[in-house]
This record gives sequence, structure tokens and C-alpha cells, in this order.
Amino acid sequence: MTIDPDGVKAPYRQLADILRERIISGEIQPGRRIPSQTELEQEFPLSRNTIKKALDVLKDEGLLVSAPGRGLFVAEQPDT
Amino acid sequence: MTIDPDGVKAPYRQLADILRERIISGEIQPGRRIPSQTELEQEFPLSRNTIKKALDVLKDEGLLVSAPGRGLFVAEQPDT
DNA sequence: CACCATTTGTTCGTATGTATG
DNA sequence: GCATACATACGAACAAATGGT
Repeated sequence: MTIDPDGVKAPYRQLADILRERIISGEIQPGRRIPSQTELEQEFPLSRNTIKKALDVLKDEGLLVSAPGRGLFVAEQPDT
Repeated sequence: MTIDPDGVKAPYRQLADILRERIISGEIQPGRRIPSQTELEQEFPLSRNTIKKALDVLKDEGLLVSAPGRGLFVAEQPDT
């Protein structure tokens, strides 16, 4: 998956969609850490601020839990 | 204080007036940090751009000094 | 204990595009 | 055309937490 800067959806929403898919599909297991913002910055042509904005979306959705100093982890219980 | 979107004065000018009053009245002491643009965004129904525009007015007036990465501070010497 | 690298969080500065009156 | 307002994006700097040396 790649980001289209000229797509209808804003890049940060596109990235959120990509990462959400990786989580829901099970590509990244619950409790596992996802790539750091710096690593995502290398994988996608976006600034760290934009990366973080996408991650904030997923945190709001309850898919990710942050651990400052350690990283971002896939939530254990996305549903209840 | 609140912002009136339909007021005679543009919202960013209204906000500048409100914040100027807080500074001149001493509600926010010289050298002290003012609420971040994000916090002001929560307090007032304006976009960050508009918030910033109001703050730029106060910076131009010499009431505020910016410290990138830290915040905006009330100037020590509003006058000279 | 000190030091440092990594990582997330926060903040301001600047710029572009879009929309409205 | 201009002023105003919002959404988005990138850059930079600083802070705090963590973990290793």
C-alpha cells in the first residue's frame, strides 16, 4: 500500500486505513508493538506529525494503546 | 468571554481582545506561558489558524513572545 | 548513580488548498 | 480581488518516559 498525496482522502486518513487493515487482518497481533513513528516515516513519504495524526486516529478508535518511551501497541481488546 | 462569529469584529480580533485583556489585567503574569494554541482551540470555537492569527496580533503588539517547542509567553516588558 | 539512545508527546512556525462573503 | 476561516501537511525544537550501558 502506498499513499497518494493527491487522493480524495487526506494522506493521514489513508495511512490510518492502511494500518487499521494490518491490525484487523491480524498482520499485527494484539499486544504486539507496531513500527515506531520514525520507522513509519521511512516506510511512508509523510512527516512524523502526519504519521502521528494517523496513529491518533487509531488510538481514538481503541485499536492502539500508547506507551511513551516504549512504543505503540495493538490493543488487546478492540471490542468489548 | 465568548466569540461571536456574527459580530462586527472578526473572530480573530475578538480573541485578540480577550487575550489582551487577560494579559493587561494581570490574569496572566509576565514571563508566564499562555495556554497553547491547542488549548485555546478547545476553549474557543475557532480553528488553530484563527487562534494563531489572534496570537500574531498580540506578538506584533509586543505583548507575547514565542518560544518554538515550548510555547508563547507574556512579554516581560510590554512597553519600552 | 550518570549517561545516552529510542520513542512518544507537545508545541510553534510555515505553507498550501479550499470555501465563503 | 480581498479578507476571513478551516483542513491539511511539513519542519523544527523541546519535553518526558523508558531502557540499556
